Amino acid sequence: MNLEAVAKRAGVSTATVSRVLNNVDVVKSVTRDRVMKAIADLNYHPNLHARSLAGGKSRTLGMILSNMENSFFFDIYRTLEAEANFRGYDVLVINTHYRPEHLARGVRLMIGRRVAGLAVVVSEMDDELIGEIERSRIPTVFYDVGTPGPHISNIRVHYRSGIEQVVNHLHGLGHRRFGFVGHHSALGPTSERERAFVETLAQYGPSVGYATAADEDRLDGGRSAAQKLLDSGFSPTAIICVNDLMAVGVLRELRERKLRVPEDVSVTGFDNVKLSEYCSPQLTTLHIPRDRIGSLAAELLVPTEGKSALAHAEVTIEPELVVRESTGPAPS
Amino acid sequence: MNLEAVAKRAGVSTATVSRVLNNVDVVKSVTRDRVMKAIADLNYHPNLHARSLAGGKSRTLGMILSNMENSFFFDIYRTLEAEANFRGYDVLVINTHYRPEHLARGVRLMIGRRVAGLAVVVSEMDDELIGEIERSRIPTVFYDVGTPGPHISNIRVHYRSGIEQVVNHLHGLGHRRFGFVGHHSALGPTSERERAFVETLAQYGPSVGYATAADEDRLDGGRSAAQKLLDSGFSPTAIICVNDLMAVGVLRELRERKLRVPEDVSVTGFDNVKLSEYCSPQLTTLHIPRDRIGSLAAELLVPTEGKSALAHAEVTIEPELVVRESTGPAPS
DNA sequence: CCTCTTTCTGAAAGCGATTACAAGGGTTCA
DNA sequence: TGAACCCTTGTAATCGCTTTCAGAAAGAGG
Repeated sequence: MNLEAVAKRAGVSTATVSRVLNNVDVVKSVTRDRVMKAIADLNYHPNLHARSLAGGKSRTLGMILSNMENSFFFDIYRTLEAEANFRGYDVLVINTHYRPEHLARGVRLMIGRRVAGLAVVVSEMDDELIGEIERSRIPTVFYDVGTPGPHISNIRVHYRSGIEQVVNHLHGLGHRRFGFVGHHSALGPTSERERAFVETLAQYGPSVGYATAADEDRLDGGRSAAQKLLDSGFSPTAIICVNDLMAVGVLRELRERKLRVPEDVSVTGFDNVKLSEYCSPQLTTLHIPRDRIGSLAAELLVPTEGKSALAHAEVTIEPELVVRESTGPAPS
Repeated sequence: MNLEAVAKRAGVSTATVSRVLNNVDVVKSVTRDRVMKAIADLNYHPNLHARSLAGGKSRTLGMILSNMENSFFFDIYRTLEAEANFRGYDVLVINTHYRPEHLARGVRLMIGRRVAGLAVVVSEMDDELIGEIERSRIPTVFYDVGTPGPHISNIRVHYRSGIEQVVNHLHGLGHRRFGFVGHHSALGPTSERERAFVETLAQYGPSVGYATAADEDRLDGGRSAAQKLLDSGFSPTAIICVNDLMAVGVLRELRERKLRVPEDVSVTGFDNVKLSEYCSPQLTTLHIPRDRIGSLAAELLVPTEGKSALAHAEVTIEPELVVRESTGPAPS
């Protein structure tokens, strides 16, 4: 079932059918109708591979993210997709599940598909792969990783500032023993968050102590990280989590242990995902404007009228502390 | 950057490069090395469009789902993808956000990409579109919608049974005034769930009453549906939700109104998503084996050694009641 | 009725791979 | 030494579409 079959049935050439399909408006309307009828009759669907091969362009954006289960990523994807659709593009998502081999596969898939632009929102990323993307010349937006380059834009979050806000908030409430719950991710932002955490605490001198634990970026992971933390003997009065999803996992573990939040232990999240308002108690967290990130990415990737896809830009986003129910004065 | 460039640099023909890329093992190893080097030097990535055009096959599965934000869908996707990868396929996801136009676009995209198989897990679906898929000859698995056909398989959930279990459970606890929270979805399973709900209640005679409310399939939607329900004057002692996500939204609204769950109001979910264990109180819900659905779909779609993709099969899944904390005796 | 534009349509050359078929170069063996 | 093979590599057709360029059809004007 191809163009030729349609052409034959409509009694025209393949060129004309192609023009009809692409809304090139030079086709006489009677011819167009005939072609449309043939298309419908044959239940014809153009082969998109052939199309983008012949056309050379793809009107498809790629997006690679770590974990669609965490609505932080989903929210970015959602707005990116909406913006892309609005501009006549569609988007291809790939989930790495934080696995480097999936990331590499994903990148190659995207390059192989010759996407018109690529958004990479992952926490694991080695330099070799960044180089590969860079050499592919595909306009790319990295979130939180990667170095700026000719076709590359960067959107970063000022984590340190976020962590400082949350630590200051808690320290002000009298907390001195902190726990940090992160997820596995050898390098990059997570450890940056952890580093920021450790260094910020250091400013308060020896009177404050801390412990850390890591697990997978899931509800279960948050829970089991909390278990490790609490079973370690060190008993924190405040637990700072790398994101809201894991924080909700932590909340559950505390509930099971009959530890009250925030009376016995304070808990904080990061991202300000919807769930953080729906859990009980509602999470104190840091707001990251995911819709802004998504639409920014779309803007950078899709050539707006006239100008081609924006070369490189760098944007840094400042997290905002949102205080809710999960933090309170340290127990005396 | 194409095969020819690589071929030239390696001093061989495009055929040989292609053979190297496809692991056809007739290539002499010294030649292979030369080619590999050229590939690396040039940062060459094969054009997948050209490849699948020439090859005729695609080793890509498509999946269309309503709402990736609801982890019910995500969980199915996750296992489908894992199984597909295992078999050497990758999967393309499309999110319809419950919008018929997105569904239609998605279906056409999948057909246009000539996916090797298609899994459709959505609650909105008109017959015309089903026909379109059917005529495309692409092996397809529908979840909960669609009629069996030559290339079509169906996986269904026995909703009525699920609803009956939950209603019986609640009725046994003394509840007589029920609320039902669903999401918008003109036809299909949702309304089937609602119908099942209404008809099941009818069996108990006039002593039981009910009201329904619908909103979007999100935490917010659950909350605002609960608002409508509670503001309507009818005050249910039990609220049955179409799924866990919305149920968590309902829990929040009840909490805001200082209604205790389950002392004042009982709440149930559907799906037994991870979140249902992590919210407070933990949800009584119906378990749907999403991993089984995902791997079943993969099995049906990917031609296993020898046999081609399974023609048509029909599987019905029985939900299982999981009683947790959110249901209890009706207030007296 | 004929010529000149203006529209519309068709023929054919790619796009970048795969793959059937053919051919070249070594070995082996009589 | 030459025939018969095997192993490797190359040639060229093909996949289904887009697009340029040129030619046919249709109006316009005299």
